[in-house]
Amino acid sequence: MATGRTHRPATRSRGIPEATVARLPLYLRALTALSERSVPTVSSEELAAAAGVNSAKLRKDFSYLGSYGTRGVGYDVEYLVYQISRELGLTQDWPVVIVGIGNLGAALANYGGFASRGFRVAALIDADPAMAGKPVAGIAVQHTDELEHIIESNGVSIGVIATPAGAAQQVCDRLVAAGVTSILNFAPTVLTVPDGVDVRKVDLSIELQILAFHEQRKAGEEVGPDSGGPAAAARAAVADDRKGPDGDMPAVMPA
Amino acid sequence: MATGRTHRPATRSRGIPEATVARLPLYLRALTALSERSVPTVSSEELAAAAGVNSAKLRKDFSYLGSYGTRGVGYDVEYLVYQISRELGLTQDWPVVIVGIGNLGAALANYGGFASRGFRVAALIDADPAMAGKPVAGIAVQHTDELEHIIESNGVSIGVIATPAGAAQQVCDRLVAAGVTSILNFAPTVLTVPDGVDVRKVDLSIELQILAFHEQRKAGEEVGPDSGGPAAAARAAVADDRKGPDGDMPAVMPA
DNA sequence: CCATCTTTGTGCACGCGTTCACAAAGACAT
DNA sequence: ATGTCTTTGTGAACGCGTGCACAAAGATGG
Repeated sequence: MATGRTHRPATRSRGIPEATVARLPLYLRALTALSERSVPTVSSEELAAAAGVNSAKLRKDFSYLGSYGTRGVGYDVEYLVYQISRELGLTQDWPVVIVGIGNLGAALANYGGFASRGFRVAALIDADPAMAGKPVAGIAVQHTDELEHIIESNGVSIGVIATPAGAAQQVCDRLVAAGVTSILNFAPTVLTVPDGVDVRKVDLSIELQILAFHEQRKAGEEVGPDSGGPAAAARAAVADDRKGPDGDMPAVMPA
Repeated sequence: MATGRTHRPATRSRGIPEATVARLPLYLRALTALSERSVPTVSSEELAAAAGVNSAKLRKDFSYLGSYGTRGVGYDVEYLVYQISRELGLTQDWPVVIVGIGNLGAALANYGGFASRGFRVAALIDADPAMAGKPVAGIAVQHTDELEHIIESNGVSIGVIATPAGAAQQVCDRLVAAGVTSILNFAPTVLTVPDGVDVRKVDLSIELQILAFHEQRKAGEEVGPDSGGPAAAARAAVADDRKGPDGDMPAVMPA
């Protein structure tokens, strides 16, 4: 998982637990794969294995959506694909804007998995005037000045921020002011948003640090628990003495 | 957050809860920013605000690490930076390999936030022979054939998978066999790994779907609860009829 | 040295999420 | 039609994580 959700401190929207919502896309992916192999039905056991979860958990998750299974048989793959898609809101089209067309922004723009899930890249936006007009993934990059116009005329409600950390909050404010109510943030900053706006954060740096923690633990403390001492502390402190808190860039952009 | 953790079903390593570990990098980032502004001490209240969490939660998190604060004053910024860095294992150097140098792999390779956190890109690996030798982010891409050699000679224990979904499990197996024990997976697949290996998954597609769910809910069911009906189901099913389950690419690569 | 004031560290209660285990439901064979 | 067998759907127990609220600790001023 990238990183945790912001806001919405466990708002169980209409009885469907957050934890369940987070797993639905996982089930959907597994079901789509089965659908392509023309598998008509799956048991909770099989599907759970494919999705990498516990079968009891899966059944309980589905029970929040309704009773879509047949006892003694399992679940109808196609029907379940539809039900989950509908529940997630993927049967409608979601125009999305990507702000900050650096290395990461470009990678996102090129991602083919958007369309198949109901997402459509409505526009690419960058603050660099030199980028304006340049085609990325077949779409001409537009300047930040046009942000509000683009959002409003396309009815965009989901925005992706892939700018440097310094620009993220400002971009966020403009997105929200223009009508965006869901934001996927790749910049290493805590975004402040008004109530009613959802923010999800993806941060590679954090993921790696969590892995490092477990890795260190697995290494079995070969080096003493206080290895390095103050010297290491100084090194750690100095290492960051170059630019912003985190290189000032999203966890995936060039320095 | 990107997506959830795999394996390690809440293994509270040495008494530090997983949830706390996941927040430590957040605190570290906020503290680093304060350190650069030469702020000597912070209260739990201030730091919590900067990190976007509850102050009680922050204090409890820190209490797992020990008593590093001074009542009536707060926490010493430099000292806390060091303690958290040490706890996360960031005072040592972590060589990392990135496998799959597509759009995303290149973006990751260019990310400057690695070095400042103790991570070092030891090698870039790609299966395409045409890529071999090409410099990306100043590092020459190496062919997959050399994977085992690279891992072993550099003592790499953390691997990043940014390959298409179809290749991910195979790459994963090879990484693990060569000695990698922590994997950050960007490919849209459930990886199977032996016990003792940690996998974390980052998946943009899933993040967007979760946002879409909340967005739909916020939209207030303007369209009827059964909008679209079977037609939409058919559309959803057909839309995916192009390639792999998810375009067969990591949530951030070009199609 | 004492009083006051700030801020930490934590005991406790509550709620969400996970898991077990089983009864109910239905398919399928005879 | 009846019995058997498979698999779902869920009640209940448990454990983790969160947040409140407060006592203890220490700084600071007189």
